[in-house]
Amino acid sequence: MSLSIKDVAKLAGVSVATVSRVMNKKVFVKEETTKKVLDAIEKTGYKPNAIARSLKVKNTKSIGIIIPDISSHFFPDVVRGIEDIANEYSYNIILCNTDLNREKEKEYFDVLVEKQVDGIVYMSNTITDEIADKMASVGIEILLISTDYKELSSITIDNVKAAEDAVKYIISKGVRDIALIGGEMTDPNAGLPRFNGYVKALSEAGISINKDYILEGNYKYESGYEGAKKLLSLKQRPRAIFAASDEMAIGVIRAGLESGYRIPDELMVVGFDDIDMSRMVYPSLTTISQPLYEMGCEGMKLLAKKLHGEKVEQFKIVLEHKLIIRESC
Amino acid sequence: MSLSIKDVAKLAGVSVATVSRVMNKKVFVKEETTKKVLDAIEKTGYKPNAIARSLKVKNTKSIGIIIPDISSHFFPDVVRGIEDIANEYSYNIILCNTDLNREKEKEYFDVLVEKQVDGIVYMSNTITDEIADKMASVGIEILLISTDYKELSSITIDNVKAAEDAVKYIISKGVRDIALIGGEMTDPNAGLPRFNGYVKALSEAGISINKDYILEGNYKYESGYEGAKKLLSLKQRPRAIFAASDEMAIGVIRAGLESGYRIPDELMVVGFDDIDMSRMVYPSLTTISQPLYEMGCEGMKLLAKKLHGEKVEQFKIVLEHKLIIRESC
DNA sequence: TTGTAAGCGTTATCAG
DNA sequence: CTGATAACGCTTACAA
Repeated sequence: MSLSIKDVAKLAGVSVATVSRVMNKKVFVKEETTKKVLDAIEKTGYKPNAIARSLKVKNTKSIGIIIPDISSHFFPDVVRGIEDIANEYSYNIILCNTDLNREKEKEYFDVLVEKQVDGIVYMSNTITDEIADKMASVGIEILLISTDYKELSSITIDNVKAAEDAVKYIISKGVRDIALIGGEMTDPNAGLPRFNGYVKALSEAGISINKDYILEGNYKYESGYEGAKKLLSLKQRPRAIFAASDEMAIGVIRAGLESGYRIPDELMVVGFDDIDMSRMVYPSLTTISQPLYEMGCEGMKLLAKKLHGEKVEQFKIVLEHKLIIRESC
Repeated sequence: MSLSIKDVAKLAGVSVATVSRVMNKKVFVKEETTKKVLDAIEKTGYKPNAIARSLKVKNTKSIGIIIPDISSHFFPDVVRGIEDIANEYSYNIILCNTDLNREKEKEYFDVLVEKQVDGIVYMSNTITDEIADKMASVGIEILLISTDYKELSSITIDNVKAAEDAVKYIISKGVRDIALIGGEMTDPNAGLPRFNGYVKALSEAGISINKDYILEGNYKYESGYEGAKKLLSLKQRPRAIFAASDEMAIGVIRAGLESGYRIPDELMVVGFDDIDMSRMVYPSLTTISQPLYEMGCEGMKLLAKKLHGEKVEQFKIVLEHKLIIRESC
């Protein structure tokens, strides 16, 4: 069936060492010999066995990606960014979906270690000490995206500032009754900081916080829809709603439209993420753009550098967010 | 650094063979010995090297997925389906994005072969004889999703029937001026059959084909939007538009709304795919549901079975589509 | 029930 | 410049 370096060596009339040498072109081989070998490879259609190679050289040119769920709107773009750069550096990616399940996470982590991946990109749960220890104990390079932990490399955005920017923009439109449909307060990566940014913007504008205007969602469409229904039925309804995710914001838009409000004239809505969908809905969504693709790229670049033993000055990178003004506010 | 089976053997006071045996539990090992070994593993935190194992047993428990682009709305769900089942069978997935680029496709294919994946799920370009030969020449199991080729295993839906169902539904609403924004006619997987289904439904209803009502798109939002603008400016505009993808249909909705048409009262629109977004837009999209997740699952199940040497009676599976009636028609 | 040893397909060291 | 050959870490006859 599949043939090995031996077969090529035999056909070319040289030793296996020589075949290996021409393939890896680190050592000089006489032109004539090279040609013989190349011919033999061509003729046989030989493909080197990367597994055997990995066993010897102790790297696999594979990196693992641990995410909650590739079907969530957030991840495909960043995975794509990772993959593009990984490909440039000749790495392949092994994709793992954890559903935020600690058990699955641990299992995948173990498998990745056993499969000897060169590095892991992690953007699942928030990191616990236990996980961190585990990561440290195996000698694998780790990169965090959208989360952070002590001395580990990470790519993030400034969520406080981003939320603040969003709310300040709304305020600049002359609106003061601004509600928030946030993430879970127990989520230190996005839920909490975005809430803080909201509070900060309001405070700085001298607007007092209205408890009734603050709801907790789970980033999903439905929770935005439900939240907005609730908000809109308040005696004193908000004139603008800031949602901590685009999906929720799109739920808000529907709730508003269903209730007969014109957007943005009677109800402004601002989202967060700038997922693909946000430019397609009608009215299109004003939102905070997280540079998803770029986060993947920068993350993988950083990882690749560390893998190649390059000194990296900055191993905690905070990328710029951007306010994208569309029709909804 | 990372320790090997030898270290465990030494600590447990047994041979490496014994350690291997307790780990793979295919051969019986005395309970007492087993315990010693397990203790040693526990104590050292030993993790077997899957690469070394693979080299010996000649399988990697990895399968490659070749797709155009994980950021396209179509793929995350099916990839998720594949991964879920793969995980059940203890496979990991290596994700490859080709952008429909033949060159990249070939490169990835080679790498996957070199990395000795046990199987490949392919849903990129349409298969050419050249690719098919390549696939056949290496001994790797191939599974096609959303495309088909001779004797290769495949998971598809009946695109002709699906498009026909969509258009018949529109007709059943009493509308006869139905336009199509289709895929490329050169795309035998989706573009052509959906066009055929459209024609078939019209013909069977005795409606004559109006050339002006047939446009070619590229499945993307923009091409739906542009197409609809064109259609809507016809002297005799269509009363319904069937788009061969949800993204295009969502573009159609915006174009319609922008032009002041009420949907569905003045303009009906039906999409294709039932991507996540289609239930979130307003008005929500009536569409043909492709069982994306299920396609991934069924595909991976089929692949796993073949990999395990099980006889599979059916290696060309056609999954059921479904008309999902929402607000747009 | 367990140990010895021969590979799996490469790379890398060491001679020549 | 090239050929032998010893690893890499594991599994699996074959013996014991």
